[in-house]
Amino acid sequence: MARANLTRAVVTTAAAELADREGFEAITLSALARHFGVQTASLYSHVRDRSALLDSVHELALGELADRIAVAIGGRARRDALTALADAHRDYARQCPGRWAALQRPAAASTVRSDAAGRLVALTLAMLRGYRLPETELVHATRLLGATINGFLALEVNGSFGHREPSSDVSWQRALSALDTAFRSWPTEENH
Amino acid sequence: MARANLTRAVVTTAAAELADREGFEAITLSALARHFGVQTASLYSHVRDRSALLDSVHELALGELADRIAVAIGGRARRDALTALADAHRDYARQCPGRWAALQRPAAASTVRSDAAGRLVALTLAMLRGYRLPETELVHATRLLGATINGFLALEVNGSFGHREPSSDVSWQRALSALDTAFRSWPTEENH
DNA sequence: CCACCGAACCTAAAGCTATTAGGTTCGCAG
DNA sequence: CTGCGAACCTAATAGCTTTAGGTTCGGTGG
Repeated sequence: MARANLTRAVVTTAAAELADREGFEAITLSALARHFGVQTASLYSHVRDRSALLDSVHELALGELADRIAVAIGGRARRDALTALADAHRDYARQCPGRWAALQRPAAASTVRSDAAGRLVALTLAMLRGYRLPETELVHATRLLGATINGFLALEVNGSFGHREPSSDVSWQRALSALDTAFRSWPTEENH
Repeated sequence: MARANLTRAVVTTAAAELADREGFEAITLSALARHFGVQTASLYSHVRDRSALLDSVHELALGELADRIAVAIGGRARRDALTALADAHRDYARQCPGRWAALQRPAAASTVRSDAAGRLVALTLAMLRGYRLPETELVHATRLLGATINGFLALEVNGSFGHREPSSDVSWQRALSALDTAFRSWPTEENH
């Protein structure tokens, strides 16, 4: 049997594909070993343990998402940029549900310091700066944005909207409108 | 050894306590069996399988949350009621993190039809009706509300806010303000 | 009073999974 | 062409879920 010549990156990618195909919980060293035609224990040469592998998928997804967002918000501002950023998140969650699920677990310390995380934060801040919020409010706006987008997608992905009428697309539009309004009329520190 | 005289309810409660203490993933038939001084296989008399047990915890949590919300929003309206409902969610997530985590997984079909789920929906709608939205918009408002609350708490619980300054309490206030504004000035179907 | 019946519990076993320890082989640099 | 490191292997431990089938307890009807 020819050697598979695995690397950490190859294993991570395969794990991501497996997750997209069969769900995040399906990421298993056994399944990956089967996929590569290799013994399970061999994977430990490339990956510290299962948890570290999941962290790798997390970071991979973070980078891919940042790439998509960078493309999406280019040349846009305000509501257009907000919509582009949010839709990039939503498209990613739909097209790569397993990778997206990896983003829901707490980020590893190394991931927080990663290039991918930095880019995502920078892009989000760039979008928000179009709304000219007070500098001290940017962090609150970022948190609201992340909460709304991730919260909506989490409910949508796990079927809480139940494929029921009206379509969740309309709800999504309403959510984006609400965010746009919130950012446009953000309260100053005096008036609460 | 005296019999434990288990029931489905007793096992579910123990599972919930275990989850609050050691995390949702720690809900294990083995651990529960140890806790009751019983063989693992014996639990299968009371619970179809692990997945059904997690569904039971989900429904338990749903009922407890509905109880808290009912008390919290009594006699309040508009922003007061919104704040009470949201804070009830947040307090629950903090005091019972394991039970709250159980709510993040997709609801079982039987749970969707449960009394607890019905009460929670009714309470949420009652709160929203204070804002006098068009009837057809209630579902969108409900989705936005759920997305924002759950999304915020998910980020808060898994440490995405990093215990960093400024405190997430302020961000929470901003989020509630944004929701209140959104509900007060909800777009009609004409103006988008 | 007692036989019995169902619920509560048990033992045994199979089949996953992660993880560690230590040994083998391949390919390339010196 | 030697040797070294990376890639891979075998073997073993340990924990989890689930199924199959057997045992015992406590209350209920005869």
